[in-house]
Amino acid sequence: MPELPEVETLRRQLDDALPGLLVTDAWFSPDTPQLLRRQTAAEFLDLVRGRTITRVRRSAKWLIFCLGDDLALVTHLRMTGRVFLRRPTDPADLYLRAKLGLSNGSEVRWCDVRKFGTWDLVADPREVTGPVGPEPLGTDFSADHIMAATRGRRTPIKSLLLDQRRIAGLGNIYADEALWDARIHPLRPAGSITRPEARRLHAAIVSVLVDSLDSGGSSMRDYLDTNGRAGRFQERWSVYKREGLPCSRCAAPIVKTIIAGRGARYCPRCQRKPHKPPNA
DNA sequence: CTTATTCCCTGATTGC
DNA sequence: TGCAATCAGGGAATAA
Repeated sequence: MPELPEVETLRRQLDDALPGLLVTDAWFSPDTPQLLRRQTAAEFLDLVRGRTITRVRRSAKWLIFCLGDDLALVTHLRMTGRVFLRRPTDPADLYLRAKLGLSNGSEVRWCDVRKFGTWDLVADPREVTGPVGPEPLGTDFSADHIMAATRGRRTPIKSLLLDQRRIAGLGNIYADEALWDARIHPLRPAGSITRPEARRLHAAIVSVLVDSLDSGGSSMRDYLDTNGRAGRFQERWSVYKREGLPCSRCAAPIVKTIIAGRGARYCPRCQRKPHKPPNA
């Protein structure tokens, strides 16, 4: 699933290639009417044709194509979305759902097996993203922020890490990996996280995201970069998709449980269970 | 405001 | 071996 490192890898590649180019064409597959949510295909084309891509930004897992200061294409890959930079003569890509033609003859291809991805053309990206928490690799993310964001909350820390309003960009893979690194059980009530634990969690989140970015992200089944290349961080997962395999710290078998409808993997020895008060 | 659940979608995996 | 049921999890919508 594309999470922060994967979307940021795409953003960097797109921001290297696209600024200064004009949008010359747009095409949408009729089998994915839910992709473009705020316009018809014809309205979209009228609004973007001839506009210049000024930069490509990211907020949480949203990938944002800026078309000047007053218009932005805000996209989300959800689970199986892919963005490729191709030439029209390149071989076809599977599950192509939309295309943008560009003034240098290249094209942006949007592919998505499961059709969960979205495009929204708006003046201000926040109309689409809503409130988004601090970027974990930005300057306003800290152990203090984790303490403030968790106080008084009884939801499991794993669920809080997935809440984009609290911290931006984490998904199931990196939330599990960061909690393992910090030796915190995913079911721990968020409000019970201590300051030393918040420091460990802060360091773990930054570390796992930086390491994944350095590896070009994680490719399990669907993620590829704009050139169609896979990332390599899946080779370094400590818990994700490793249930039954030995923990690299203590050799205990990694276990999987369900938290808030999502799989959660952890080491039952390194990440101790929430404290249960004695009855009565 | 909070937290939990269901839904969307389809290929891969699991179970019988 | 086949075929149906289950799984995967982004965020939106809904419920309480």
